[in-house]
Amino acid sequence: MRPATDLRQKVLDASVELIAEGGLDRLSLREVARKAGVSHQAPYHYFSDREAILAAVAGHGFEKLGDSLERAASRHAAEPGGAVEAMGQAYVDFALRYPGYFQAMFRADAVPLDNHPEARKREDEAFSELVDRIGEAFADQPEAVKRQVAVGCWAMAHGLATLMLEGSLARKLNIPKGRQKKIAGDTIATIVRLLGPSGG
Amino acid sequence: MRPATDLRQKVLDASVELIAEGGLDRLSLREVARKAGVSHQAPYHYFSDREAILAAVAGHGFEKLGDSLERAASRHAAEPGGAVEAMGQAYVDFALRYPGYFQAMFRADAVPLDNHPEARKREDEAFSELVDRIGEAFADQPEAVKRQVAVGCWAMAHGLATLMLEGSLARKLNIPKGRQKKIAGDTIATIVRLLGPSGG
DNA sequence: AATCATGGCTTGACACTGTCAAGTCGCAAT
DNA sequence: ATTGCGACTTGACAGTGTCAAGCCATGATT
Repeated sequence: MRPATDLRQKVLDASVELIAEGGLDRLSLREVARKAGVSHQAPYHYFSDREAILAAVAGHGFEKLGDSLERAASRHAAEPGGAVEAMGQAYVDFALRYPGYFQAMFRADAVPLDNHPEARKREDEAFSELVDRIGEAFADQPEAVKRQVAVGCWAMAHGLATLMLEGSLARKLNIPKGRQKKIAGDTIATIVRLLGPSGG
Repeated sequence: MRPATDLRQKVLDASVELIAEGGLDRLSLREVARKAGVSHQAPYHYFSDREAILAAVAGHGFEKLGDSLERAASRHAAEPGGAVEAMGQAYVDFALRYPGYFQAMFRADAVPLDNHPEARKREDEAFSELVDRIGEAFADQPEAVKRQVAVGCWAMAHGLATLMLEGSLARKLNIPKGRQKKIAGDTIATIVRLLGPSGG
């Protein structure tokens, strides 16, 4: 990459790493700068403030999530409910693999995306991918039910992801964190089956 | 309340209020102290550090949530799935009504409850109330399915709550925030019905 | 060739934060 | 009368995000 945008990328990478390590709150501009080997004000040349960095991270995260969902869905479009299940798994996988991104994406208090339309757009795309595809899998249901099922599945995936990251799920079920992913997968599979999807 | 614990309570109240207003990050010990009309170090007499305050808030929140769930469940224990639906609604209502508590309860990075066993215990009680009761409503299912449905419903409620607080749900569905609660209720009702509970 | 502008940083300062350390003051018990 | 203690206060420190200004190599303009 050109030296002009070199530091910009370094800042973003360092940010994701720091968030993943210690949570969003521990992300300090100055530590990012230190990690990148520049002065504490250097990041300001590329980002107007701390919030702008987080918004960029969030936007990038939503893009990754959207891609992930899309790949998962198209890989399992054949079996009924296959896409729904695969997307749910992908959602949870994403959260576990990229906790730094996930936090930046879903902490409206720390990162008000209203001020960052590009990131907001990526969010919209990702969620549309998810919700619309779920709707397709329940094509034989009335419109209202279709939408409610879509929202319900989305919420379940999101809930699983956050409860896993937080640790509540493993604690309540009394399982090691390593097994969380499998449990989440089984849960999604069972629920989707019970909901009785008719299409991909 | 006795003057001895007067300030303690004031600190907790002010904290909840400040979190609800500006998010967890905006909660500053010094502002809490200012709001309570004492010096910036006074809160330290009752709480060892910022984290301890948040843990106390979280603990109190889990207690309130647990009570809320219990009341909801016992009020609708008659119809099949009634308790599950009512608890889901109660979960979402709680998040919307007490966003300050909710954030303190579910931000493990900012409030590691591992260091605060009392709050942790309240969390456990609240979730047990929820998960066990859901299990009862699907008593005719095999044990594994029962647990998965319980986890799935819990996750759905939690996901709905967080997505609503974050604003994502209203945005995606293109509805005003005021209608979120109703939409969430309908979603829960539909999903529970489709899951086909056999008991309360 | 000399001047200027600009991009990409650095240095310095400010108010604010959480927290350690020490001090103050009123009151109850000895 | 003195001690001890609970309930605070005052002061200081390092760390933070951000405003303001300065530096300096490169390239364009005059």
